Amino acid sequence: MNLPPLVQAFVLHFGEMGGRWGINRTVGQIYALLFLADRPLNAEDLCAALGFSRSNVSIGLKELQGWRLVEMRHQPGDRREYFSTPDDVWQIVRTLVEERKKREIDPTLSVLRDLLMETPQTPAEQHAQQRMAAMHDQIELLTRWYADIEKLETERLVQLLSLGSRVARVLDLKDKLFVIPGRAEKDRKAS
Amino acid sequence: MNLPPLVQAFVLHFGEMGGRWGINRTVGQIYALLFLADRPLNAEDLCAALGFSRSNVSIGLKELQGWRLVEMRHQPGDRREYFSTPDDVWQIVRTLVEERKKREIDPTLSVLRDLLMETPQTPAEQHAQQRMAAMHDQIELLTRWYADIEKLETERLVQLLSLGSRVARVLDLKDKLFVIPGRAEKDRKAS
DNA sequence: TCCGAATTTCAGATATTCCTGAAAATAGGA
DNA sequence: TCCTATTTTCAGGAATATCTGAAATTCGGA
Repeated sequence: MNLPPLVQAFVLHFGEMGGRWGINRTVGQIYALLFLADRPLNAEDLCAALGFSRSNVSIGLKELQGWRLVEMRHQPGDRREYFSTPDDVWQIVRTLVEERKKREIDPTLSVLRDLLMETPQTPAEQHAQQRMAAMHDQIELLTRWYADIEKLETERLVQLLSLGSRVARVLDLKDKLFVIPGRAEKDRKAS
Repeated sequence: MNLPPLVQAFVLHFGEMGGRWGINRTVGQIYALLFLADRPLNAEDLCAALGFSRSNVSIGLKELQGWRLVEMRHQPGDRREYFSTPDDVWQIVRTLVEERKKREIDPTLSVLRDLLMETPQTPAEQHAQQRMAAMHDQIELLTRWYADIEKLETERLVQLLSLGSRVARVLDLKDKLFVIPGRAEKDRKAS
């Protein structure tokens, strides 16, 4: 590996973290290098830069394409495939969340739905099903929330994130503006 | 494995998903069983129910304790250790997010901070550092947002999640109530 | 159509993770 | 203190994942 020190440090770190992130060292390093590169790279570039075999790089790139984390292009007059990551880091996060949801959450949601259709035969099963219902409802709420938030333009999203928990004050504001009789007092007690 | 059908299906699913979630089959199944159980279980219970060796269960429980996903208790007049998961699914999610952040994000944030202190020596390094800055700033924004949101009481959090992107209207509302001259018109155009 | 550069596939070598049974360590009660 | 039920550690076997080099395949251009 013969890379500028800054790049090398980042690439090595991503390689090490790969394991924790559910990708392997190769895939982590390839992604890191593409993320930092100021131009699209081809497979040969990656082999040379990272010291992996050609086949390893090929498989790694396939996996990254499976995650939709890299884009493939062709350069005019060059048959080789060139790869790059999106410039927009928010686009990257959106993709990452979608893919992780698809792989790590959706299958469980599907199983939960199936099992909640069953009729429990014993008190133990009944309790188990209640726990599943709690998990199911929570995942639904969280994924609905994300599906909704995800539609916002990036600029607006950043605004909202910057507000943090201060958005919660809106709830107070709303309560004060549109007072529901009999509810206001309860809320006041609670806070 | 001799469990009620509903419980068994859930446990097996968690075992299979374990790999994707960064835990292994054993750990996934142990967690699933504890989550569904209507009483704390001891290691022997888990061995019998899941068919794993005693040592495997011991290691699995240690790992789950490392994730702070299971609680250990003692029952009066019984020397054995009993394990359970919190009843509150929101507490579980909070723990999960904290731990994943600690393992999967914080180390990268730390590396990014270090590398952003360096002075780039070439145009390529300068570009790489800009990419790192973008990633750093985004992670900071997201983690700050979560650290802030995390403080909300669960009830309030659920309220906020239920609102979804409708909270964004607050930004409009705020703009309308507290008009910043020269800004209002720009916003109106944008929407 | 054919050529050859580029990519993919695949068998097998290497490394890592997972799991068990046996032995060692720990800790509550006599 | 000692006894023993319980937990933990650990060496090594089994299973899985990673990586390579060589062979097969693909595909754009002559």
